[in-house]
Amino acid sequence: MMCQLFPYAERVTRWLEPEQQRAWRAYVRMQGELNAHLNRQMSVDSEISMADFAVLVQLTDRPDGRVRVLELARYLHWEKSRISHHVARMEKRGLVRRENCSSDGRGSFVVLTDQGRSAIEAAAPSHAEIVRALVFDQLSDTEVEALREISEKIFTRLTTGECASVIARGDADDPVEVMPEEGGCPEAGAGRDGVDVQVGLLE
Amino acid sequence: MMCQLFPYAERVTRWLEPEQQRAWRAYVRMQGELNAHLNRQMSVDSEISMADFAVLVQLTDRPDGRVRVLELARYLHWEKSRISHHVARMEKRGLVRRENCSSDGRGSFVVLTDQGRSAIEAAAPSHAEIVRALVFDQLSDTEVEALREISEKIFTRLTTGECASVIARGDADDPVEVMPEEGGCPEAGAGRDGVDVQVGLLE
DNA sequence: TCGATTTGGTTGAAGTGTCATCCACCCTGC
DNA sequence: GCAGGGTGGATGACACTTCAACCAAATCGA
Repeated sequence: MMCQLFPYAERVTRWLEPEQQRAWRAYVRMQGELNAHLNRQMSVDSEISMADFAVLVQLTDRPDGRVRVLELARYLHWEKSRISHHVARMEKRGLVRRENCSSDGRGSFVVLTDQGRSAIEAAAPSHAEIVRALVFDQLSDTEVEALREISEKIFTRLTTGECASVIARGDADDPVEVMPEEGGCPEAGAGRDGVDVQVGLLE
Repeated sequence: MMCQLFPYAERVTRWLEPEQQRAWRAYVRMQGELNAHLNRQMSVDSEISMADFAVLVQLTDRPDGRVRVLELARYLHWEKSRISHHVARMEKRGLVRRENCSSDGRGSFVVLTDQGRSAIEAAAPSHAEIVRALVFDQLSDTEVEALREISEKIFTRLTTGECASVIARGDADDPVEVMPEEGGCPEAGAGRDGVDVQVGLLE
């Protein structure tokens, strides 16, 4: 049942074991549904999307509420064109604004606006509630730990070696520092004025 | 830190515990990167996308290579308009074709074409290899089991009770049968002529 | 039998992500 | 000082997703 011949000549494909197959199906389904759910919830009871949220989180996490565009891309593991388009849309809605970088004529900053700040402040609490209700209320402590370890293992595999994608590398050459370990962002989780948006809650 | 009153006035948000926060960040990151990676891989070394793949898997899984449109939507947990648009694009590329349903004048079938069959046959092996390499080669047996259980718990939460979304319910009223348990599709995994595309490999 | 409702499915518009391309600026070597 | 390459970022085209509206066939109720 496990080995079979394949298209042409005698290529043998390594299919998944039944156990793996079941786990994979379960994971894929859950992940798709969870994403859809979080997106819907966010756009229903706030004025921003998950993507907006992710960007805003990064911004509120900086003391000065401003980031260089590509730095943002690297943190979020987004393509630079994605950031560019997305920031443009957010700018149109007044959530952020762009500013030129004086030290580097090519560069530009994405800057949090007041409106952006209130948008994320409004969105964060219910998002956190939902994540907790949908995910963590279902899991034991051991499972939470397992989830983290499994995720980290896979993520590591994805971002090291020949496998690391262009995006992961963010156009740069050095393997991006991927998990700003404890203290990576001082006061992690606590933004400016007591706003706690739980950095990285999403994407 | 844990107890709190509700809305406005002195609303205190139940943020995540540090451990949960870490797990969540890790999961979100992994999942985003993994999706991106699988999509890229699929579109690079085959002529179809992950979405196409998901549709084709369902089709190859039926003895006659045909499904009613909404049934497809329910299996994939997609919105009906998504299916409709997507099938239209796939039809344009010759991967499937539509046929009218004689027993129900409103209905229509999506039917696998030869070209569709060869497309998925060509795509499946390397997809399976990638999934195995990126995910399962990183995990112990216990972790695989944990992944499945965690996923199932969350998925169950997502698709039961008040939480079940319109999509999950697929416009119908009865809670869709969600995991065609063993034997749900006889000869599960083995398509027509010995084509084994590992049903449900994605989405 | 006929109107109201539900169901299966399509359509169009608007938001989003990806790819390829492009431009302006920086940096290096000569 | 300047030619060439690398980097930061924007842009346009295209594929994909969602939402809302729509339509026609089926079903239900009186």
